[in-house]
Formats: sequence, structure tokens, C-alpha cells
Amino acid sequence: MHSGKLPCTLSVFPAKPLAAVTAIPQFPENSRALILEQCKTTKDINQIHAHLLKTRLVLNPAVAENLLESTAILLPSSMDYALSIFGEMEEPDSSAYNIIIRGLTYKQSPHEAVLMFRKMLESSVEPNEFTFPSILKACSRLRALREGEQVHAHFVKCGFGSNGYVENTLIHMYANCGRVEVARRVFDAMLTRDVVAWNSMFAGYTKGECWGEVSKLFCRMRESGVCFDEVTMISVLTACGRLADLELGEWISEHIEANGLQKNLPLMTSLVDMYAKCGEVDTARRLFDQMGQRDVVAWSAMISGYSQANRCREALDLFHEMQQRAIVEPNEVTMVSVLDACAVLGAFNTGKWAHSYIKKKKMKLTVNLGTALIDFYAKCGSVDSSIEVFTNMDTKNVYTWTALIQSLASNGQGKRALDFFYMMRGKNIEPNDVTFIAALAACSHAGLVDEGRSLFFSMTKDFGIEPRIEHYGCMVDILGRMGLIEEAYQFIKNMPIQPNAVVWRTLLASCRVHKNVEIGEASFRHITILEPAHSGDYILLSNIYAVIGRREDALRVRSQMRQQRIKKAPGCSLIEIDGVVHEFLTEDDGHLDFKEIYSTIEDMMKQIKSAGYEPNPADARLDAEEDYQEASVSHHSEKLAIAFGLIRTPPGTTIRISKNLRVCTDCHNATKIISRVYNREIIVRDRNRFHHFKDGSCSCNDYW
DNA sequence: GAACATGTAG
Repeated sequence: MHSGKLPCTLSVFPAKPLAAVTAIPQFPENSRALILEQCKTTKDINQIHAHLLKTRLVLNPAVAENLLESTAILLPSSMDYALSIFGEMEEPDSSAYNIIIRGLTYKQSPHEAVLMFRKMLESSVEPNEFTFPSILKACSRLRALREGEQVHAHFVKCGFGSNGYVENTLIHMYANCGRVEVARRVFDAMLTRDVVAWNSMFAGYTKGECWGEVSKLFCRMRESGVCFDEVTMISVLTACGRLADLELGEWISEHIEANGLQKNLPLMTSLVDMYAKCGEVDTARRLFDQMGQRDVVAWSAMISGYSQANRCREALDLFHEMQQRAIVEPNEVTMVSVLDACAVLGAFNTGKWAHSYIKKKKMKLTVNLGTALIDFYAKCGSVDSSIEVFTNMDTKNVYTWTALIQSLASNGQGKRALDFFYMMRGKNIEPNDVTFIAALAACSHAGLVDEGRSLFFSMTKDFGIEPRIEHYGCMVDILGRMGLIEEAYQFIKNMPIQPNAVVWRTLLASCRVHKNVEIGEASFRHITILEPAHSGDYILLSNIYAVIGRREDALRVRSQMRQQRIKKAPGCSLIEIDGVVHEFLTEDDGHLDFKEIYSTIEDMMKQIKSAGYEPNPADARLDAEEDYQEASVSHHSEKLAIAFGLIRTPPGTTIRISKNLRVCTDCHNATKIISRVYNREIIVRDRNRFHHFKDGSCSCNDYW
């Protein structure tokens, strides 16, 4: 739009240079606004600057400041120019410093803003009430608490008293530096609080993830009679999502509708996010579809809504739609949700595509994005890629390290996982409760009992982390896997917190592997006291009897299970073939009898034959009989998924199957056979663990 | 001169 020519309003300047004038020329009153409004490019500023130099108008402080403000604040990326003008000023006053500090804070570097503030004090130029919001904002951005406190003290010392702007920025600074309680003290001490003061405090609590405090403060705000605005609602809706407080969320939703605020994009995005996080994903989608305008944040909110609700296919569908429309470009945040969906689905090729897209678009490898990539590769069994991403990351936090430790632990590299755990400690990164779950899982996979015990004690002693039920569960797993069944049993009995069914189930599974009937029976009893036993619990108990030759008992447990009509959660398998994820759901409900299992495997082999492959009948028979003896319940779908996967892919292909339920014994056996018969490497994901099948055997043999 | 929406590990 702008022609680049000098704007006609410049006629306010004299037509000729005033070389003969000795006094500093006066500047017309209204010209300040005129310059500010008209300058749109650095070239404009250049021309005006030249004119001001020629006319000596630049010697007028008001003119110079005007020029400075135009350069430092209004134009993008012209701070260097502003700094050169500032450098030419003989005695810059508070206003000139304020402009430069503000420009540096927002446009160039908050660090330089702090240095400039120091220079201001050294030059004995007194800061005024306009200086403090900018410099505090700079401290806030730098998370420089000490400097922020010094500025706060200086403000008090200057005797400005109560100033809303400064106090609001103080709240922001303290909360951003992790001192939300100090922020609250500033808030409580305020004489008058306008809506921005309340909003600053909400933002502070949001920053500190104190969602309950947001909700409580909103109640107080309504009691206080201060009217809330759109910004308030955005903070409160965010908190409602985290607290799953649908009631308050809907109350705000009605308020938005009643006041016709549906045009506010950030507000509507918060509303979509709130509904999705409260489990009302379809309501969120309806609102999303109704939005007249949708930016990358809105799209990302909806995609993550699906992803977090475990509706990963819809997450990827929506991402695809976003790509097709090509109006809004995805950003780092969008890609985090996309990768999360790929990880859950085991969509390896789609995720790899996402990674190359990130590289192609030169997206920043943020901590979150890097961590999501590590997790994605880990869940698809590609540990080397996890490590590669980790190595290429500039900044890593406790999430990043934990994701990598978990990646190695769940992919059978327990010792290496622990190496990284100790490396992390060497880098002075504090492990948290989740890190210890990953580290203990590593011990369990590597069979490191002593290491596990010492980690468990060090967690409380050295890091002050109280073990939760998950940590106790890990310890039971470590002891149980190594056959220390009695010790694991005593460990559970001595737990200071009530063991849950998961802990007992872990012990039961160990009893199955190590053929311990007594403790196995006791574990089963404990499970049934705590909750109705799962089909898997009956099968574990039945299998314990079967392996020690108590066939009658094995069948008795089986028939008990049938009598009690134990509901089995439907098995769900996802298999990725040529980049397309296929989903298979089991129809069976645990009522299968052994004949059915037998025929299922036969059916599968028939299918394979009909596709032109010639299976070895001995393999199928052997497997079916083993199943019969062990009396396992079938997951048809997995076997068929594997079979179909094999049929459609050329020999030598690596097939990835991800499951969100446990892989059952006969699926495992069938996969072993297929890997041998058809010479395929097959990777099966079972929640967080991987099973690599090759040449008829599996790399992860425990529990089978 | 102050406040606001999407995202990471179990």
C-alpha cells in the first residue's frame, strides 16, 4: 500500500534548510503524531532523519525522542537504527531511556534492556513510573528473579507508591520466575485492583499450573464485583480444562454466547480446548467447525484434543484436512500432537514423514517437539532414532531425559538406560518421580536387582521423592522377574501404602513364570478382594496350574471364569502397512473354548495358504496344541492382522504392530511361527514394551 | 507503560 515516497504530511517541515537560524527550531505541536503515523518503513525514517539533521530540528529533544520512538517501537527490526540515534543524543533523559529499554525488551533482547537500565542508573538519570513496567518485563522474560527483586526494591525506594501498571508487571515477573506466592502477596497488597490486576494474577497461577487457585480466585473476583472480561475467561477456561470442571466451563460458555463474544479467536480456542479436555471432544469439534476464523492455535487445540482423548485417527484426519486446505501452516506445537497420535497408533511411516516435514520446514526442535519425537521413535521400537534426536537437541529437560531412559528401558536396553540416568545426574538435572519409574523399569528389564533396590532407596533419601504405588509396583516386578517371589511377597506386605490390584497382578505374573503356586493363589485372592478379577488373571492362575501339571485345577479356573461371565476388554490391534494404519478389534468376549482357538489358528493358516503361501503344517499344529495345553484365550484379530500384513507385504519387510492391550500368549506364539516360516522381522508393540520376532524366536522372552 | 488461547516423559 505504501508508495515509499515521502508522505504529503511532511509539508509541516519548512521547505528550506534553516542554516542561518541559531536557536533550536520549534516543532509544531501536532507533528509528533503525524510522524508516528506516517512512518512505515526504515526508508521513511531515513528521509525524515536526514531532513531533521539538515534543518537542525533534531537538536530539539522532543523531536529526537519522537524520531526515536518511531524507530524503536513502531517499526519492526529497526532497533540498531534506534540505538544509533540514541547514541547521538548528548544527554538522553528518562523518556529516551524508556523508549530504548522498551524497544530492547520487546524487539531485540531483554538482556540488553537490563544493561541499558543499569547504564541509565549509572548516568544518574532517574527512572520514572514508565520505566518500571518495561524493565520488569525484561527481567520476567529473562527469568532473572534477582534483578527483578532489585528493580522492585528500587521502585519502592523511589517512593512512587501504588501504581497499577507496575504492580501488574511485578505480579507477572514473580509468577514467571516461579515465585507465584510472592506474586500473590503483591496482588493482595494492592489498594485498588482493576480487571488487569486480576488477569495478571490468573496468568500467574496459569504459569505455575495452579489450576485450583485460578478457579478459587475467579469465585472471589465475582464476589468482589469487578467485571471480568475476555482475557479473564481465557485463563479460567484453561483452568477448567485442566481441572475437568465442565460445570464452570459451561457457565462461561453460556456467558460467551449471551454476550455475543463468538468472534474472539483466542476465547473460542480456549473454549474448544476446555471441552476437549473435559472429555466432550464432539462438542469441541462442533464449536471448532462453527468458528468463522481458525488460526494455527485453533487447529492445534482441536488436533491435540483428539490426540489426548485417544482418538488418534481423528487427530491425524484433522491434520490431513489442515494440510489439504493449506491456509494455515502447522507449527511445532501442531507437530507434537501429530507425533503423539502416530506414537499411540504405531504409525511409523506417518511419524517419519512428520519428522522429515519438520526438517523441511526448518521448524525449531523445541524441547517439547524433541521429546515428542524421542517418544514417538521409542514407541515404534526405533531406539537408534530416539538417541539421534536426543543428541541433536540443544535444550533438554527432565521430560527429554525421562523419555530417552524409558525408550531404552522399554526396548530391552536396560543397562544403557541406566547409563543415561547417571549421565543425567552428572548434568545436574533433577530426576523426578516419573524418571524413577523409567529407571526402575530399566532395572527390571536388565535384571538388575541390587541396582533397583539402591535406586528405590536413593529416591527418597537423596531426592526427597516419596515412592508412589507405581514405584512399589516396579520393585515387585524387579524382584518377581528374577524369581525372588518370596521377597516380592514380603515387600508387598510391608508396603506403607495399600497395594492395589496392579501390584498383585505383577506378582501373579511372576508366579506364572517361576511356577509358584502358593503365592500365585494368594496374589489371585488379593486381586479378587480389591476388584473383580480380569480374564487375564484367571488365565495366569490357570496357566500356573497347567505348567506344574495340575490340569484339573487349570480347567476348574477356566470354567469359573466362564461361569462368572468375566468380561474381557476387547483386544485392539493396529497394523501399519505401506503407511496406512489398519485397526482390528476382537469380537470375542473370553467365552472361547479351546476348539475355537484351534480352529482360529487353522483358519489363519488357510488364509495364508489361499494367498499363495505354503505354511508348514507342523508349525500350526504344534502351536495349536501348545495353546490347547496352556488353555489360552485367543485374540483372533492380532493373528489375522499379522497374517494379512504378511500377505500384503513383500518378504524382508519389517511389520510393525502396535497394541494398546497386552499381547496374548497365542498371538506371541503365532508371530514366532510366522517370523520363521515367512522369514520376516516383526516388531510387536505391547503397551510400552517391544517384542522383536526373528527366525522363530522373540527377543523378549520373559512372561511368555 | 500492564493481562489472554494449542504442545513433551509413566
